[in-house]
Amino acid sequence: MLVAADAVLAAAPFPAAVTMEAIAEAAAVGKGTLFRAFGSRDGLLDALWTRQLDRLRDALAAEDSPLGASGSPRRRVAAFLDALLWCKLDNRHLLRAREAAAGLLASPNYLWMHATLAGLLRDAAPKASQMTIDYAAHALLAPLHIDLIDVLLAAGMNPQDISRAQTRHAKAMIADLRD
Amino acid sequence: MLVAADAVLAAAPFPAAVTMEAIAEAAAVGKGTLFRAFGSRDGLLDALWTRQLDRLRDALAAEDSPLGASGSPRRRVAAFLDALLWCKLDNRHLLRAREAAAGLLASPNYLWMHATLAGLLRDAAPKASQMTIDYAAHALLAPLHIDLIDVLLAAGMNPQDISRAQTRHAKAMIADLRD
DNA sequence: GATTTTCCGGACCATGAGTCCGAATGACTT
DNA sequence: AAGTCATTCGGACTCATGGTCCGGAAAATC
Repeated sequence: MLVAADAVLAAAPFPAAVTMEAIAEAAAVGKGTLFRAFGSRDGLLDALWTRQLDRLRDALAAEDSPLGASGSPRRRVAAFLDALLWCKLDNRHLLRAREAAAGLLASPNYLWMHATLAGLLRDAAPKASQMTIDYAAHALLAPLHIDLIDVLLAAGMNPQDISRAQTRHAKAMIADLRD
Repeated sequence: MLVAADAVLAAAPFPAAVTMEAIAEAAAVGKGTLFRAFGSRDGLLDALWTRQLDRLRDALAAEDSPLGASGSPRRRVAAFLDALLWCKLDNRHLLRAREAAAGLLASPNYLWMHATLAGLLRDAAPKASQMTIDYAAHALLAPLHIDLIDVLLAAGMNPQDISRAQTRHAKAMIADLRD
C-alpha cells in the first residue's frame, strides 16, 4: 500500500494533484481501506515520509557513518544536514504532494524580499560571491516562515526574543560572508 | 473589498477556513465579482499581502528610518529583517489563511529533526544557552524547506552547491554559538 | 456447515473553488 | 425622457475530491 502510493506519487508530474482515489486504485484497494489505514490524506503522506526518515534514523544509529558518535560534533552537524538534504531531494515528489504554498517563493513579493536583502548583504560584505550571498539571503528569510514563528511563540519565545535571535543570526552570517 | 477581506480574515479564529463566499458576503459583493477582481483565492491573498508589503517598501524608501540608506549595512540588514518580522506578526491571520502545512512543524518528524540537531549543536557548543541553540537548529532546518530547495535548483545551483552552502551556514552558526 | 465477527470497498455525501449567463446599471443618442 | 447598447454584477450552478458508511464478502469459531 505504502509502496504503491510512493510509486504513483513519484510517477506523477504534479504530486499534489494525485487523488486518494488514484492511490487506492494503484494499490488495488478500496478508498475506504486507505482512509481506515491512514485516517486522512495527510496521514498517508506522513506515513510515507516517516518511512523515509526511519531509514535516516537507522543510519544515525550506525556507528560507522560520519553521522555516528565517532565524528567531531561539527562534522556530525554537517553530515546530519546533508543526510536530510539528500533525503529530501530523493523524496521531492512526496514532499511536494502537500500542495500548500507551491511557488510562493517564486512570487514577486518573495523575490523582492530576497533581492533587497541580498543587496544589503552585498553592501555589508562586498567581497563575497553572488551565490553565497543569495544563499545567505534565503537562509535569513527562511526562519521568517509563519509556521516557524508560530512554533517559536508557542515554545515560549516572545517577539523580542525572536528579533534578537534573528539579529544574531544575521550578524553571524555577515561575519562569515566577510571571511 | 480588500479591507473587508482583511477584516474577516483577522476576525476568524481559523483564517484558512474562511471561504470566498464569506468574504464576498462581508464585502457586500457577489462571489463572481471577487473572482473577477482577483482571479482566485490565492490571488486575493496575494493582493492583501502585497498591500502590507507596500507599506514596508515605503518605509524602506524613507530616509529617516533605520532602514534608510544612512545606517550601516549591518544595522540595515537587522532592521530589514525586523521589519519583516513585525509585518508578519501583524498579519499572521493573513499568512495563515493559506492552509498548507499548518502544524507540520509540530509533527513528530520535525520535532525529532530539531531535537537531534539541537543535541548535536549542544555538543559542538556546550556553553551556548538553550534558547540560542534551539533557534539555531530551527534556522539551520528552515532552508531545507522543499520549496526553497526547488528555488535553489531552479536558480542553477546543484545539490553539491546547496550542500556546501549549508555546511558553511552550519559552520558559521556554530562559530557564533561558541562566542 | 451454520453462525458470528471482522474487515473490505465502492457508492454516497458535503464542501468550497471557480464558472456563467441572465439581470441590472449606466452611458450615449436622438 | 425614452430607447438602445455596452459593461459589469451576482448568485445559482458545476465539478472535483476528501472523507463517510453500510451492505456484503471473507475468515474465524464451534
